[in-house]
Amino acid sequence: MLEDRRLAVLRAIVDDYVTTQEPVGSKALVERHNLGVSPATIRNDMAALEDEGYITQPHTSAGRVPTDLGYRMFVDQLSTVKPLTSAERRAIQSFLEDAVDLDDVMARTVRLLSQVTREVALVQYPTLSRSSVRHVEVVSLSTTRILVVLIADTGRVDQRMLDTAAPIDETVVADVRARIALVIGGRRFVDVPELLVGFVESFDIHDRAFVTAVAASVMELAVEKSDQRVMIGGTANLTRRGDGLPINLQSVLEALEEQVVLLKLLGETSAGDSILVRIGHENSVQGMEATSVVSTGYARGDELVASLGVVGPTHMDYASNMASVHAVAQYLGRILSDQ
Amino acid sequence: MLEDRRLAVLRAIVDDYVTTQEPVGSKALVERHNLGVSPATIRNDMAALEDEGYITQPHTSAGRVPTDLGYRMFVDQLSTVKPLTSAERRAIQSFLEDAVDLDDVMARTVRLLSQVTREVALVQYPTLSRSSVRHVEVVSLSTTRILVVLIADTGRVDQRMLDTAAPIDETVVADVRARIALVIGGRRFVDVPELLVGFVESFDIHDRAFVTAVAASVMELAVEKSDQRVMIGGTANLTRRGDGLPINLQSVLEALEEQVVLLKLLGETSAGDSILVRIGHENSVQGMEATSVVSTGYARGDELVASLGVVGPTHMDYASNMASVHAVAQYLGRILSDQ
DNA sequence: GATTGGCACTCAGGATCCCCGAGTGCCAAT
DNA sequence: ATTGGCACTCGGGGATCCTGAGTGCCAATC
Repeated sequence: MLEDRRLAVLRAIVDDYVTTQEPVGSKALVERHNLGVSPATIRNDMAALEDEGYITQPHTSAGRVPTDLGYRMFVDQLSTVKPLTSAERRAIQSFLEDAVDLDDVMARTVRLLSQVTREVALVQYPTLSRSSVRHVEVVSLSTTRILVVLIADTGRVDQRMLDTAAPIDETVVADVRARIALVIGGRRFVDVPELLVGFVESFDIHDRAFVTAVAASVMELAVEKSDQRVMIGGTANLTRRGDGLPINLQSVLEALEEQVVLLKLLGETSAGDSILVRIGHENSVQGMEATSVVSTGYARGDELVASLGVVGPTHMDYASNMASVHAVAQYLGRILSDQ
Repeated sequence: MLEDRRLAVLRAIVDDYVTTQEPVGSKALVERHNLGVSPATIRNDMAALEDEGYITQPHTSAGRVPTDLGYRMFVDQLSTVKPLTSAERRAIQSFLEDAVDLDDVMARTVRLLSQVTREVALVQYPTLSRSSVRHVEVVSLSTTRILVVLIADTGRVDQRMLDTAAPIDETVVADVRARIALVIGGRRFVDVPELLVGFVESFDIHDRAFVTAVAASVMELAVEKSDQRVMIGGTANLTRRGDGLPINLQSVLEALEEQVVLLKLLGETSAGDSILVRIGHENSVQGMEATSVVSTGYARGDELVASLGVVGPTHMDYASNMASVHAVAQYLGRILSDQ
């Protein structure tokens, strides 16, 4: 009972602070939320909450502000993901449906997510590892420059250029193309390295240098590059907040330019319906101590293929951002899977 | 003679303002640059320059600040593009050389350009129109989902997904693939639409709906999408300036998220060695009245394929940015062409 | 005619000061 | 446990002042 009210107070503080962005005091709290007790009582609770580290005051004679720990508690209490309205659902669906290729799907998703949440949106490209090789192509751009293209059954296309020391004959290229297609066509990406064992040796000794290079490229495409790409959008939303906020714009923008950092932010693709929330210091990325990340995995069919999420200040609206991220992930999965 | 000094004064004002970001007064001018005259004389010149619209004062009792027109004059006077040091050249070359595919080349170029200039960098993907079809691929991802992939001899790869109403037989797909490759393989992109005339009719009536869709996709890839992509980087540089500057970060970031705007900013690929500079209002993009763009075209072999450039505040260092843009364009061209 | 020293004038921005009011902690009463 | 009362704190906004950089103009000089 007493504990219950404490939680209610914390929730109220987070609510108010998220909307007003200003430290919230005891009096304002009882006015805006009908807590049924007097400000003095609230003050006692607040003192307790502060002792426990959930809230803090910027200075004496100011209201309280949630700490990272406070947000964490708040988020953990958030059980029910509030569903979107049917209008929103329809908007999402129709917006994503018009995409013409995978790049377009990703671009639209990023845009959608950033517009809906008004935060910075991140969408990771579908991982190759769980999907299989739909097609592999080896073409020469010039006599010494070869392009290797891998097409996944997700519609993802990856390529890699390689320059050879000596000019390569077109017939050799055709030969390699045909034989490599035979070996890895239709196979799963994870199996590619294994399948290529002994592949090089099956060629004439003169061509081995070239074939080795091609095989290496294919392997890199299949393994290394497999989930390196993250699309980002809505960075302008970082400036939206009413000015004097703790976010260091420069450092955040810098961090967001690094693919590695983005991947780190999205974290491991979380399983099932669960939505990952990392608050402030919880994501240990340099320069992003004042930002939170809300992310989740999305599936193609019934296997998770990658993550997506949003990045914003710790005082974001967790409830609706979580709902939006969840919904977009679902619809993206549906778009990728259907037909 | 008198005119000469006026120009010198304007140049000096721009120089000082670019470095200090503060209105520059007559006294400071004679001290920092050896103009050989007294502050009073400079004041007369400044008054004249103000009459002519080249400079302005933020308020009485403040120094002068260049107007867009002033920058324009300054840039037009800038005849010699100062060459990079050999160390810089080597750095650029080796940095770009390690790229593994076209995406990587673009990404590295953007990163390089933004780091060198410390501005926001834009790099447009090589236009397809002037290059030719190296390879065309039609593969089915599922029975009703087809992927069309076009590979250009620049190494650029574009794809497009299409969903068909009815399931398509694999043999039909193979047939279309073979025949379309025959028709447009090795041909120039600009000629593709013409080459495809009558293509659909050569197929069995049952398959025409599908073939039409494929042909349409190919045409879109060859024509519409041809130069739609621009890579951007270094947005964090926008925040670098010493705080209270006239740039509206939000609107600039918003504008930079629109591909269309980016293309507009880069403008027509300018011919030859010329470097395009658009100052402030000269680029008529909403929200970017306080930014300038320095851009130029880059070539593959001897034909221009696209543009690249930087975006920054009007008080940027035009001289060195122009030099950097020029140099990077040259090296990018070289990387794309050689071998 | 161009240049220059002199001089009065302007005014943004920093420093200082003051005060208000939101907010707190504590205590005694209920 | 809750509440009303009360003294205390202190950030931030407003008003005021002042300084110094910078200007325009003019008369003197080259």
